[in-house]
Amino acid sequence: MASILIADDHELIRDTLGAYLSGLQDFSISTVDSLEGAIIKLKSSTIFDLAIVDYRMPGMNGLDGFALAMRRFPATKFVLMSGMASSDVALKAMELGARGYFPKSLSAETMIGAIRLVLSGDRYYPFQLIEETPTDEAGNTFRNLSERETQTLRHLCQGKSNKEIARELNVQEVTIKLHVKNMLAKLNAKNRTHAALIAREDGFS
Amino acid sequence: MASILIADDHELIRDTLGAYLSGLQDFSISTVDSLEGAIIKLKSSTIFDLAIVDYRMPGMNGLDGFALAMRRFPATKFVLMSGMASSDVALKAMELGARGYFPKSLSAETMIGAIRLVLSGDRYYPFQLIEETPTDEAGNTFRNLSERETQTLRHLCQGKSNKEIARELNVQEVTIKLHVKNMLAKLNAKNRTHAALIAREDGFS
DNA sequence: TAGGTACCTATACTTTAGGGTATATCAGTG
DNA sequence: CACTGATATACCCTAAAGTATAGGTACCTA
Repeated sequence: MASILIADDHELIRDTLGAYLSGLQDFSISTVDSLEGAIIKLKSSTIFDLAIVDYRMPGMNGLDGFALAMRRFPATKFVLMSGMASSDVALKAMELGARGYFPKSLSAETMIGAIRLVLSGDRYYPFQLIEETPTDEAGNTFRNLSERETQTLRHLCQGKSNKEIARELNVQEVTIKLHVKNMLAKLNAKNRTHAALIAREDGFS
Repeated sequence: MASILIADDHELIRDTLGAYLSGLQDFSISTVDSLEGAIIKLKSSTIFDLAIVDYRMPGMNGLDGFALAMRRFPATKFVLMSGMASSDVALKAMELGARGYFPKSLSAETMIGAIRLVLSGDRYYPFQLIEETPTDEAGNTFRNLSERETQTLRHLCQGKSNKEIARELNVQEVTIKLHVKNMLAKLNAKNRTHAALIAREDGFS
């Protein structure tokens, strides 16, 4: 019999998720509506195996409250739950020691599997977030680049010389030099190495 | 009732895993000892929900056989199982469309969770492989570097020129050129940009 | 139709990068 | 002591990178 604490300020979610979990599996469920409430519950006599904590909730203050609670109750496995699947917050939470990240887009069945996984000692991280295309933010930095400049940068990121790039794009080397120069200006890079580093950093191709 | 096919050339694993799964959950289990055997089974009347396929097995030929089987039987969810948890093969398999990767180091309980996850439509990828520290291999590549070469590389990874690096290390530019040249050879890099990319790739600070 | 933008090429030039060879000091080691 | 490896410098040279300026095509839009 695993005891689970659900902390979410939306009553609907608290109730439905709680009812679903306690009905289907051998789970003992408690629910609270804030981080403070969670801490009070966790301090009580019951030792919770798992705490499912919503990201946007009174007292959380970003991930600070979450990290605090984790440090304070190391015997309980903490999972962060969130409405939007943002890999940024998710990864940070995992680095802080969360045992899992549940986007609310998970199906109920999948969540059961994920909960079992976490209770067994493993960690759960949605695979979609691993291969997430960073086109969103990358686009902001790189969308100023023209088509040719983008291609040039792509080759640059393989450590190729201007001559090699020129051959592959079927233009003269001088043309590539021009593209490189303009690209450096747009990326605020000091030189080609710097540009390649910036590109990699921001998840360019 | 989910039907699962286990393909592994080790009889022990086949039998114990099969018995464990069929005993604990509402699973119908079939086992085979090769990829050929798996394909014959999959062609039969039964539609398998899940196929757990060992990486090292007759007919696999790396991931080729696995990819082939997946393309041929799109209705079945394929999971790759392997003795060693190599993130390289694992990621490639996932990119090819595998629904999960099971290192044999998984606990039985965890595997149940993972199987449920996959059957529910999600994908399973061990979290350890995500944050795998590349320090092991990185050390192998970079420990050949001398102290000065290491420092040079560190500055290189900030896109600095030889002249700048020389100033910061209080030596002549020619000396830095020497370090860069030797370093390129040790890292098998074509040029400084390539070296910086390699260093970043392998987690060199 | 004029102006803007991306693209390609050319010439000319300066700076940076990279390779080769040689020399010298210093520390640790068989 | 002689050998080795790391460090440092020098000189020489070629190749690659980067800057500047200019001229041309094409396409799109106000």
